[in-house]
Amino acid sequence: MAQDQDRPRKRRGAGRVTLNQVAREAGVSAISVSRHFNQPEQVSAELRERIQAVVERLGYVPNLVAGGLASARGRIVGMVVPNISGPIFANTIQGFSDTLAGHGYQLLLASSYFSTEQEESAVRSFLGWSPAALAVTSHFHSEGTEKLLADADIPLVEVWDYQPRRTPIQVGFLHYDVGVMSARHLLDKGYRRIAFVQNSAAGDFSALDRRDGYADTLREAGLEPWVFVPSSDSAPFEAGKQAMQHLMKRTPWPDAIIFANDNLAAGGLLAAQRAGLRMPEDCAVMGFGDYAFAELLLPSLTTVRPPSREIGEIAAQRVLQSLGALPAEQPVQRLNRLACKLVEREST
Amino acid sequence: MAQDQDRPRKRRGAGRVTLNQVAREAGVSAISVSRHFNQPEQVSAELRERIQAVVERLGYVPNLVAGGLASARGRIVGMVVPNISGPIFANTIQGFSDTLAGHGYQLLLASSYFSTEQEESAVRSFLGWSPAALAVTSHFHSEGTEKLLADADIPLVEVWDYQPRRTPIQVGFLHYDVGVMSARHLLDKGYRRIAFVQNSAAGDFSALDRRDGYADTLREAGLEPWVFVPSSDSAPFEAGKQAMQHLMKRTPWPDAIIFANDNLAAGGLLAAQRAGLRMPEDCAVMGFGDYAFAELLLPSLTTVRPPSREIGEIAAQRVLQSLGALPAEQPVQRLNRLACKLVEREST
DNA sequence: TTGTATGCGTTATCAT
DNA sequence: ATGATAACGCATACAA
Repeated sequence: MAQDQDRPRKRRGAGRVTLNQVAREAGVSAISVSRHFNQPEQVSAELRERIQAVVERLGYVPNLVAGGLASARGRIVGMVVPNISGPIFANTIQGFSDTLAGHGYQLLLASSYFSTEQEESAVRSFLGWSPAALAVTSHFHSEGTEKLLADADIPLVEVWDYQPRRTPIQVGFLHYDVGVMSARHLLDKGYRRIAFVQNSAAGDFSALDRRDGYADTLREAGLEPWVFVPSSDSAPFEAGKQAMQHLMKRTPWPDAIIFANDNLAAGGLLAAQRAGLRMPEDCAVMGFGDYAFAELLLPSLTTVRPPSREIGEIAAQRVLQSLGALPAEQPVQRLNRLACKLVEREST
Repeated sequence: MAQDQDRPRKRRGAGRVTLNQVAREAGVSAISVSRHFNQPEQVSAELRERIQAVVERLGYVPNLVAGGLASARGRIVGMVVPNISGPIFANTIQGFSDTLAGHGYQLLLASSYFSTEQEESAVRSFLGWSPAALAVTSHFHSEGTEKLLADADIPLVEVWDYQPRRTPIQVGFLHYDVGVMSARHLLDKGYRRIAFVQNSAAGDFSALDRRDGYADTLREAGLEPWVFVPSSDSAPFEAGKQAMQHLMKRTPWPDAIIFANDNLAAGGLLAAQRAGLRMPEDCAVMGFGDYAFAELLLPSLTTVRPPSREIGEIAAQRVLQSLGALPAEQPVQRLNRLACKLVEREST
């Protein structure tokens, strides 16, 4: 007890100001200082003022680690995405992070590079931090991940896809529908020999759903699907170029091509121009993603815009509702199917 | 003691498997299980095998929160950037995160939107997690932030800038030099009426350093700097367009323009083309950033490529070295000045 | 509205 | 190489 009156011995603690020191200085009990931060409405104005003064004078920063241990739930949320820097997920991360930060939650972030092992490893580490909730991308996980998540017993969100039959909260859209929408757009414009170019990145299963939507739509129209697969893991622009060169050598060549994403489409567009083709007269081109450059290309690129940022924001809202940090309408809405927008430009 | 033999009471703990349970099942002491994870070389092969079997059977996940509290340092590193989704910082975040993850550290991320208040708020929250280290962007901080960081007594990195006189580890480049490099490039090509277009985003102080480098270089060459400032906080493409329209009305108009970044440059390029100008014959254009679309524009855009990903990687390495998680050459290298690359394309 | 006693799950320290 | 014990700083449960 006598020792406790002194500055903490610097051997373990980093010598930081603690809640107890604040309490002593303010002449109140520790729990009152705790309440001052977590349930301020339960503390009288007078006490709060006294406490706040000491907090500022001492530069006290609450130790969230200790709080997390005591309460078994930290104000921290983990998110695993395939990558951070690509044009696809960045906005989702931003929306997720911003919405969380607005309510005092912090974001723990990791990327999987479309590898389920890396995802599992990230989820495992995250769980060690007792996160309040977890968000992962789509529904392709290893068994280990599924088990970890099932045992964790915290709110779980899957973003960028929409699988009503799965238990986690879903915030995304049906990639299959994007394929349908793209194919319909081209059919409506009168194109008939419509090809689809897959993604060169292995592991992008969502792109295969889009392909299936395209293929079914063509068959329904009495047309034969025509799928080109670039060599595995070639760089996006290159893969697009490769696809375009291959397809335009066929007789007859396609009169329209749907690329798995805008990067591939841009590569294809440039290759065609260098070969002296006029787009869209000689061949129409569509992408997916509405990356920043889509409107800057010549011709500007027709594409489908996913609700990237919105996905992140809504995912965060559902998390916050599950945690009671946000008013929830009855049970938290588990199925959140958002709309993609077809952005028609010059390339079709 | 008798209670402790049972499953933990579910009132507080989330009912997760604990280190003690593993220890009991394996017939060893708790500390041995702890060592199995943190200093495996200090545990005999026999014990490790026994422990590992139990860990897997029970699905034990170490509680990093408890560990963090006990050891006063969590394997977590905070990073604050102006934004996550922009083309600028995304690669730095990715490089930082990947390098850290490779050594068992997790990334806590927040964005400041160029606001020093938001940065301070993020730093404060991060510190509550006893991070092993912290990374912030450039050297423009509030006083509060400076104080928090100074008191924190953990490795601190400033990325995306290079200020030798500051105490934190610096990983970045001299924006002033980029301005010099850009201006020299244009002077060498024979351009003489060279204008500079500032960023429309307030708070981007680094862009002002680039402008200063440009201005000094022009003066040294006996030429007058010519700076255009777009209306504040207009969208990047719009700001570029606005600048181009304004500048090309002047007589004589500039024969070359340096834009504060590639977004502005793209907006300017498109506006000029719509006005029927031929680039670079009528006016050369340069940007900064080497965004993905730079090589896709027609004409493709000459620009300066910052070492974005490298900055993140080296920052992480310096952090890991400071923490002893990576072999360090003598004291950790505090000043890390990286090179930008001028990428010459068709627009100049 | 305020306070007291206790334990969260791990690691540092000291011992063997 | 392995173990016993005592923190780490806070929030829960209960009491006043």
